[in-house]
Amino acid sequence: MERSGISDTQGMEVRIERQSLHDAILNRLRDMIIEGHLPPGSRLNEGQIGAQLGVSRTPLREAIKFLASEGLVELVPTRGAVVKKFGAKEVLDMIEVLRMLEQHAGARACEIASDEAIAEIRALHDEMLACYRRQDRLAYYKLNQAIHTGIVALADNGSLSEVHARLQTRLKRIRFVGHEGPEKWANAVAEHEEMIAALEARDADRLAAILGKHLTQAWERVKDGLDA
Amino acid sequence: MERSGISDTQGMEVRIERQSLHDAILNRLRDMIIEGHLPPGSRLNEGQIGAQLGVSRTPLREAIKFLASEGLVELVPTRGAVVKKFGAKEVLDMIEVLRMLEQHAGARACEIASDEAIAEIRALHDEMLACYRRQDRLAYYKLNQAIHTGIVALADNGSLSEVHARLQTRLKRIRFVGHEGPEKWANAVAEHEEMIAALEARDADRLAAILGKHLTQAWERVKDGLDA
DNA sequence: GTTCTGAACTCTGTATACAGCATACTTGAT
DNA sequence: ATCAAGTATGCTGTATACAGAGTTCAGAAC
Repeated sequence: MERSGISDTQGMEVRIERQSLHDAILNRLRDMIIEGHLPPGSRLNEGQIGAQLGVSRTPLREAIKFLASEGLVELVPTRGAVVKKFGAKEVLDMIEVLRMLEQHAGARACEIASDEAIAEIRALHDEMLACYRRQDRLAYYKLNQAIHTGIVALADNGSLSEVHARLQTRLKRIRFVGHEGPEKWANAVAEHEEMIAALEARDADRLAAILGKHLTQAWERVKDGLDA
Repeated sequence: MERSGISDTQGMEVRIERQSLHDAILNRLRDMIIEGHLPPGSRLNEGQIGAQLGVSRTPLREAIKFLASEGLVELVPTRGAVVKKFGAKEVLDMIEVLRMLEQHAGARACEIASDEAIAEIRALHDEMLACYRRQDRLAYYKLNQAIHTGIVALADNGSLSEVHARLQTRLKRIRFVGHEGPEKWANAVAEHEEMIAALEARDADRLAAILGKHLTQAWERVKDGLDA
């Protein structure tokens, strides 16, 4: 893009700390995509991004390949990577799979989760409610994700959690845009309340129903603003 | 600069054709892992493999990162990549997810698949039967995979197909080892027969049942020979 | 004015070079 | 003989160099 990448304050210097550089770059890139800095369909300019992150093209390209396998970017033969663009059908498909996974996980969670583990989810939920009251959308959003991830984790199935996380990551960018109005937001909060209640009651059917409904609503919130 | 013609001690002549080198390396690596050339837990020596494939370390490393995101190898901080080792629980978890996906896909397929598409699956099945008769395990194995992939594809959900393929790939190596005896093999063939019948009858419940049973059997066939 | 062509520039794809860490090996002392 | 310490070696992680494909823009021809 023609945006002057390093324009901001002089200290735009990004210090990559001594965790794996690979992971650091990966997180940076994911953020850039999710937050819309790299809009869907745009090419990833290795030289520019590398300079911006203060690393050479080599580890950057490796991270990009990783993202490609994750499905966040697409590899185009002599043109490098472009940020993957999801059409309506694709998003709907992903949500359908997500529904399947969450419902299954929820049912399993009702069977095997410990009371303590459920209490932790409840704690996250309460925290999220606090964010809702003070209208802190970002924190709310993150806790929301954490709760869904947490419920899936209750099923104690690594593969299930992994697949769920992968799909959730792809949808993050979509959802990030979805700033629902006050009434819809309130609705989502109410759904969450019922979700936790069903979980605490270990009522698998009710939990599955509300999880399914919740995802349908999520779809309703984002489906406009997608092409095709 | 070296020519990419490689004569190797094992006679594994490798000639990379003019598709994307990236994809070519990827396929080679997957094969090496699935076929057990690179046993679980072993490190991937970039220098050696690169020489064997006739490519430098750069594109090879990129392919490895891709595989890491696919979950076939694991990245260990200063030790490179090691072939991922799946324990019994992990395999069981994957099979559980696979069951969920296939059953869902099967049900959906019964609703929306065209007669022609189902006929194509039937054709694959017949072909597989021929392989069974002449005891061609490898061809049987490949058609087997293709049939399951095909049934999932009938659901017309890209995300579902993708996730399924990913899990299937991971299990390939496990299943590759599983050389079941004649009676079990006959059993598996019978299950497939019933599977196709249920699909043609568009009997979602029966199809789900048999798909579930089939995967349970698959687990029975491979569960010994796994640690932990 | 339009279009074709070619040259310069940009960016990707691949190879090579280099530094740092980890492990194995050797050598010397107890 | 055992153990410790230093050294050598191998491999990974990162940067840089180079070649080729693609794109853009300008200039010439019509």
